Amino acid sequence: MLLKENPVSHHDCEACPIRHRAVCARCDSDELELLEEIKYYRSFEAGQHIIWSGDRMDFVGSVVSGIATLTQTMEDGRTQMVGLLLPSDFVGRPGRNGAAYDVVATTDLVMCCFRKKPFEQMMETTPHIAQRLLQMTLDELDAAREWMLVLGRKTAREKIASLLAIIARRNATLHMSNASGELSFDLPLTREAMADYLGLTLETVSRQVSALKKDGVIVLEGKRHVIIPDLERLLEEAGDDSDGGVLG
Amino acid sequence: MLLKENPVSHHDCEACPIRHRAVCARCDSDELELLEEIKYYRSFEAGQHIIWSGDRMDFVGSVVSGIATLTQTMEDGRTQMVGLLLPSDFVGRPGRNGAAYDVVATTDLVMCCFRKKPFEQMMETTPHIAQRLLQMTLDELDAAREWMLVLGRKTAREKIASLLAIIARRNATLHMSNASGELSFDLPLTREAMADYLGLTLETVSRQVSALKKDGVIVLEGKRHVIIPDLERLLEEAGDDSDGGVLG
DNA sequence: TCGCGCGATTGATCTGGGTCAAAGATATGA
DNA sequence: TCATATCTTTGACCCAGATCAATCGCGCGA
Repeated sequence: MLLKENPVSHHDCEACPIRHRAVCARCDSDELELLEEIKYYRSFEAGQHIIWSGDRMDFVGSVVSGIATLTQTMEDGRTQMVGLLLPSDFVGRPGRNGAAYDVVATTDLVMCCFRKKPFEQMMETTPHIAQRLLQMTLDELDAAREWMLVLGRKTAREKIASLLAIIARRNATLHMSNASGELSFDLPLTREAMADYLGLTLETVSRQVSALKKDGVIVLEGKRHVIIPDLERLLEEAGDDSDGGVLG
Repeated sequence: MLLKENPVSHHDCEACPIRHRAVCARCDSDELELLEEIKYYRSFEAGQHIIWSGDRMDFVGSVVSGIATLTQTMEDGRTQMVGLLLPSDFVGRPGRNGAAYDVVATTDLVMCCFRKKPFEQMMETTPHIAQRLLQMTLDELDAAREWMLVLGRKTAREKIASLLAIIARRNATLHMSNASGELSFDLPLTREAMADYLGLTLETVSRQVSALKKDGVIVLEGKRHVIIPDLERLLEEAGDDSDGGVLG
């Protein structure tokens, strides 16, 4: 509704900031040319609904910049966030017409959209796209399962610490900074959004954030800027294995 | 350890009970022949660990018969089930060497395993496999996200009803029975396993099952056989949209 | 047939986080 | 500058589900 065409509509894929992380990561220049023909950019303002659950979807796409949330809502209003979309994350599901979740921009956001039909055809003919999408989907499945542990078994304090750790880590990889020592980032979520992510109330989120601050696990500059003096400490609070070692 | 070679080791793929639902669903007969060369069957007894989290994986595969659970465990012993594997479900992750979760057989179980390396090579050359796997992974991601809503926002009673509804539904599609009217099935999980799935204690599970029984939402024959006199009623108790309508 | 063991049930009590309510910060715009 | 709105914090109290503790009941092997 309030969408506006983006000034960089004909941005060159080769120069795209998410070129090597998005669904197109494995494509060669020929394949990129085909993609350019079916792509277009859309911009959204903070707070705007990008997709309504149940809506017919005529596009899929990638987040280029900004942050969005994927949420599910029950009839009585209880809502649960089921995904956090950062730059390079994929939106939409090939092979399905209806959207299953609400997608809401939490910051100003730019999406690189592909018309759904031709994108699905390309998936059949261009293995690089399906392969990359499979990889990304498997990663998301892992993230979702990690989140199930958080939701099902962690205490409120551990939940908050887990969320901060995840955001810190994703920010770190996004900005290529060193993942140890002091980290800091702007919290892209309100207390309410954090509560929806964690299966808590916003009051409990506020209390536990204050507690972590009081205990020196985090430092706040204003309400939104978070400094992590010691990542190890935060991970301990999150109840995560201290050695974040993963095989393979 | 206790594994034994299955008598039907050289079972014909064409006659396989999960032929049209598993990762090989889209393969044609030529492709099946290639798969036959890298496949082998393994049997497990109820209670046996199939995979330990952190183990090196040298195979991937499909559940042919029986039921297994995918669980995550914290150092202090808290565990959360993150997946329920029914016949035709895929096990393992191509492109990763270490297992991320424990996989445990809850009933006697038969798996159709593929040696990992050649399977990965086939994925590169045989789009039908990667395409089917993508489809299945997207379905699992949806299931995981639905589960996040259950874990994060539903009450104990709703959680139990949700679990029963999911098992009833999966059983119904598996056995091609009509999905309405009276349903019944054998609960493949102990109260403790149900608790691990739902983020509850086994006592709470027991109490809520008793409550649903007292209220006539379910009927129990023995401890494990469940009869659902009215699926609509159960779905209401689960807090699900009464019309299970999904677009596309 | 008995006794053992595991899973399930049931009861009593406790508590983490929810609920309700009231202020306190910031930002925005007239 | 003040009024309004949104987000956040903090306090008091409550309750759903956890915890601790018996007990039950059924299947199985000796």
